[in-house]
Amino acid sequence: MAGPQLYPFVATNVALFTLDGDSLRVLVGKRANEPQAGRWALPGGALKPELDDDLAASARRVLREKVRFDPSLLEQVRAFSGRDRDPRGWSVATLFYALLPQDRIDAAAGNKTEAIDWVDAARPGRPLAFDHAQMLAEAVARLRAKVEHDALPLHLLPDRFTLTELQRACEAITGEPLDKSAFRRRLKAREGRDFVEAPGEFAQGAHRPAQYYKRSRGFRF
Amino acid sequence: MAGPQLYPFVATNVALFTLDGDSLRVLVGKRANEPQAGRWALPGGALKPELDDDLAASARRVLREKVRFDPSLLEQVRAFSGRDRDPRGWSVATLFYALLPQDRIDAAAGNKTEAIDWVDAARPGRPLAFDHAQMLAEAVARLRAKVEHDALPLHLLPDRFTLTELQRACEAITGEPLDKSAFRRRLKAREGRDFVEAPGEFAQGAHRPAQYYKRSRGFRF
DNA sequence: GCAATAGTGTCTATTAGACAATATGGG
DNA sequence: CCCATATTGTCTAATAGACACTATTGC
Repeated sequence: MAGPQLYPFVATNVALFTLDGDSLRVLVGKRANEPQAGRWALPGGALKPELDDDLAASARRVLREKVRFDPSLLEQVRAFSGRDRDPRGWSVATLFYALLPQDRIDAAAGNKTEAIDWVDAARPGRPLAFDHAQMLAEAVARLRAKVEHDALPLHLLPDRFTLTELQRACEAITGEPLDKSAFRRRLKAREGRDFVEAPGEFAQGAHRPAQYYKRSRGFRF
Repeated sequence: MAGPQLYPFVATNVALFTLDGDSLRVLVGKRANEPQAGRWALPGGALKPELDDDLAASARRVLREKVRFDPSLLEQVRAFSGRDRDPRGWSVATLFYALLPQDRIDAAAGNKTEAIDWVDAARPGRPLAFDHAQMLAEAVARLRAKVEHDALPLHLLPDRFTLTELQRACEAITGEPLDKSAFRRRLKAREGRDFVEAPGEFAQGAHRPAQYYKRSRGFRF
C-alpha cells in the first residue's frame, strides 16, 4: 500500500452459537487466504455497500454464504477497531452473535470449500485469528448476561422442548448448574408471557414422559 | 458523487452526560454545516486513521476538540450503520458514552464557534439530527443498566461527596426514587471495595453536616 | 419391584421495601 | 425549642437456595 490509508476496512464477524448436548458451541472456520491462512476464525467478511442495507444485513449475508442459515436472532455485541488488529491496516469489525437451534446443525453444513468446526464456546481449545479470542469471550459474556432477563435460550432449542432441556440450555450458556425446583418456579412466575404448555403432548423415553412445551403465542422472536 | 460508493463513512459520536441538580443532562451541539445545519446533534466526527489508534481514541479526540475534556470513563454502546441514516451515503457511526463530573461543567465550555447546550437526557425537548434520538435513548438505557452493578455514578460526582449526593446521582440516572435506608444498606454490603469514609471531614450547611466520602483506593476508573 | 427421570413441596436464611426513630447542626 | 437534614433501626413480606418427597414410565 502506498501513502497513508484513507479509509478503514469495514467488516462484520458473527459468533454463531448452538447446543451440542450439554455444551455451548460456536462456529469457527479455517481461513483459506492470507493473512493468517490456516488459522481458525469466527466467520466474517467485508461490508459490501452496494449489497448490504446496514451492518446487520451484512452479517446476515455472511451467514447465508458461509452456512446457509438465516438466524431469527442477530444482535450486535460491539465494534472492534484499530490500526493494528489486522495486518492489512486500519479496520473496523463489528461483532454480532446469532443462535442456531440444535436440531438444525446439519442444515448449516457450510459450503464445501471451507473447513468448519464447532468448538466449545468457553474453551475453544485452539488459538483464533486476529482478536477473535477476545471477540468470542465478549460474545459469551453478552449471552450470559442476557440469559436472566430474556428468554434467549429458546432460540437454541427446537420448536418443542421439555423443561429439562430448557434448563440444560441455560446451564450450557452460563456454565453453572441450576436448581430444578427454583428454575421451574421462576418460569411459573412469568407464565403466560413467555411459555405455554402443549396440552397432551409428551416426550417418549425409557422413563417418565416429560411434557412438551413450546414458545407462547405472545413470545416475539 | 459519481458511481457506486466504495467505502462507508466511518465516524464516532459521544453522549456526554453530566448532572445538573437532580437531572441527568447530555451535551448537544448545534450543527454548523450541512447536512442538517442548525439541527442539534450529539458531538461526533469522522475517523482520522492517521491520527486515531482506534475508535475509542477517535471519540476521545472529538471530546478534546469540542469540549476540551478527556473523560475517565468512555464506553462503547454500539455501531449505528446503514445506507440511509446519513444523506451523504453509507455510514457507520459508533456511539460511545462518557461521564463528566458535575463540578467540571464550566471547564467543558467548548470552542466558541459552536453553540452547545445541556439537555435533559430522558426528554431532550427538541428534535435531534440523523438517528441521534435513538442513539441517546440507547445510551441512557445502557447507563441505567449499569447503575446497579457498577459504581458508575461516581464518575458524575466531585472527588468528595456525601451519600445523599450519591443517591441523588443514582436517582437522576434511573429516574426512579430510591429508599434511603436500603440504598445505604447496599453500599455497606460492598464497603471496602467501592468506597471509603473520609474520616473527620464534614460538609457545611444549614443543618446536620453530612460525612464526606471519596472513592476508595481500590476503586478502578 | 427397580432404575431413572419428571415434577412438586417444604424449610430456612437472606433480602428488599416501607417506614419509624434517633442524631445533630443552625437559627 | 424548632426545622431540616443525616443516619440508623425495625418490622414484614417476598425470595432464593438447598433438599426431600412424590409420580410415572419401561423393564
